[in-house]
Amino acid sequence: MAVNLTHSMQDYLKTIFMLTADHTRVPTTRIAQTLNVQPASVTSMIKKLADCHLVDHQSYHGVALTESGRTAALEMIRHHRLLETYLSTALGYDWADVHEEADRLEHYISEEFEDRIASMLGNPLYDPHGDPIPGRDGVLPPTPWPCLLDVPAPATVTIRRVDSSQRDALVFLSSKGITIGTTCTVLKTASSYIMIDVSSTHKTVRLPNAIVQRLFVDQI
Amino acid sequence: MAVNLTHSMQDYLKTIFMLTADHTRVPTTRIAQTLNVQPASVTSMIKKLADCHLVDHQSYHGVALTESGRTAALEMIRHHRLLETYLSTALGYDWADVHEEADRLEHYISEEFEDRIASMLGNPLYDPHGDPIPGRDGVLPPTPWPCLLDVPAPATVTIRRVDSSQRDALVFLSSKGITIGTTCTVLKTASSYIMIDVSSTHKTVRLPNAIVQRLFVDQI
DNA sequence: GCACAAATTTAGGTATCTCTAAAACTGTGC
DNA sequence: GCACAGTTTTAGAGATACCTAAATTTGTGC
Ligand SMILES: [Mn+2]
Ligand SMILES: [Mn+2]
Ligand SMILES: [Mn+2]
Ligand SMILES: [Mn+2]
Repeated sequence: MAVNLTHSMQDYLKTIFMLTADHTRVPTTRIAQTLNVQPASVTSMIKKLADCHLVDHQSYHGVALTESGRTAALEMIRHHRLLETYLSTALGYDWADVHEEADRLEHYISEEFEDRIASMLGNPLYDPHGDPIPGRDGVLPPTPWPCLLDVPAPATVTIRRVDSSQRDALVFLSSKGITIGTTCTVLKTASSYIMIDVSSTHKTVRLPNAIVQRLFVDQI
Repeated sequence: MAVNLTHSMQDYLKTIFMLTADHTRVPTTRIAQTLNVQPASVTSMIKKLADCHLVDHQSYHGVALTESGRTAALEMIRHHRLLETYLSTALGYDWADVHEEADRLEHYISEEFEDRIASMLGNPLYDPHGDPIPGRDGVLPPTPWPCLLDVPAPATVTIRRVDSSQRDALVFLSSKGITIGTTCTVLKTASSYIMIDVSSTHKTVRLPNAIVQRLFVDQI
């Protein structure tokens, strides 16, 4: 029903999509925490989204996206991840800085802009953090990589994806020469950290579990 | 006083800057026409801008920018024209399509984005329509070119600037192979049109006065 | 000077998105 | 079953940026 989504509606839809990756309903409070607003504000926005048939709201029992809500969320995620890729590849942004810029611009670029940066980038499937970029058709490329935490030493792996939600982790990793595509050898697995050898720098790096649990890898 | 300018405040400041190029005060109604809002809306926004010391408002006698209002307006114009240049040069937009996209994005790019596209473009002084791009210091490059309407035939000229306010004119000109930097020879000056030879295409084009008055040229 | 039309401002209202405080609901623990 | 803590919704209000309609002011034409 609703054709024009406001900046806020788009942010709510994107957040609900992220929080329902496990296919369950998401409670009001989770959305409030994620968006840094009060639960009462979430309730009123949810009501608005439900009126537009973008979410299914069962009072006191959380919310889930409808098909059209999911489509709108994926459209925004496509904008976000294409922008992150473009900022990184074409404008030389650090992978720790792309999120903030993309999170604003995603709401304001046109479909023409989207198409142009996508084709300029060769229609990429993954963003600078290895997150999958939905196609124009809303299909998400696969992300089959296991967490590095679950890979026993010794092993040689290629970094495919990093949980980008903690800026500190991104800064730490790039300072050690570790990014998407980097190949490493796991030398030792301890209970609170692992030791790896970064093949491009030939340096040995100690990765605390807080970092290891954020890395997803291809085993080779 | 005001540190954070809203999208709307920025649009009003930009508009007031444009409408006071002649260094006079601008009346409420002109601003209302330009921004497609009601005069009453202009009055209340002007009040807000005056509270922030961005404009000088004398009740019933129009408005002018203060020094800090002018600085804010130029900052927005720099964003706009850098974006137009970037969209045109880096993303292949037609010069008729850059305005709409830039007019939205100008409010949402960061200073880092501004700096990166500026240096990527080699710190350009003019946008795709020949409009001057203010420097980070707020200085506008010169635009000394006379209107083609005032150049008597015969003459050979280079197009330096186009009044980009009418999209139709931009579409017409590019369809004839005429853009910034194009060299033409004025063959004949009539009262309602001129005939020119476009050197790059070796074609003769009839330009109605409605177009001629929008072109500014270097005489060679 | 003064009437009068045009421009401008004031007054009051709508829509969006947020907040705080109070009320209502839910489900667990006994 | 029922109290009670935690969650969620409702109620009411503030900020922003518009609107329409009703004053108010201005300056020109006589
Ligand atoms: Mn966002
Ligand atoms: Mn990302
Ligand atoms: Mn604008
Ligand atoms: Mn321009």
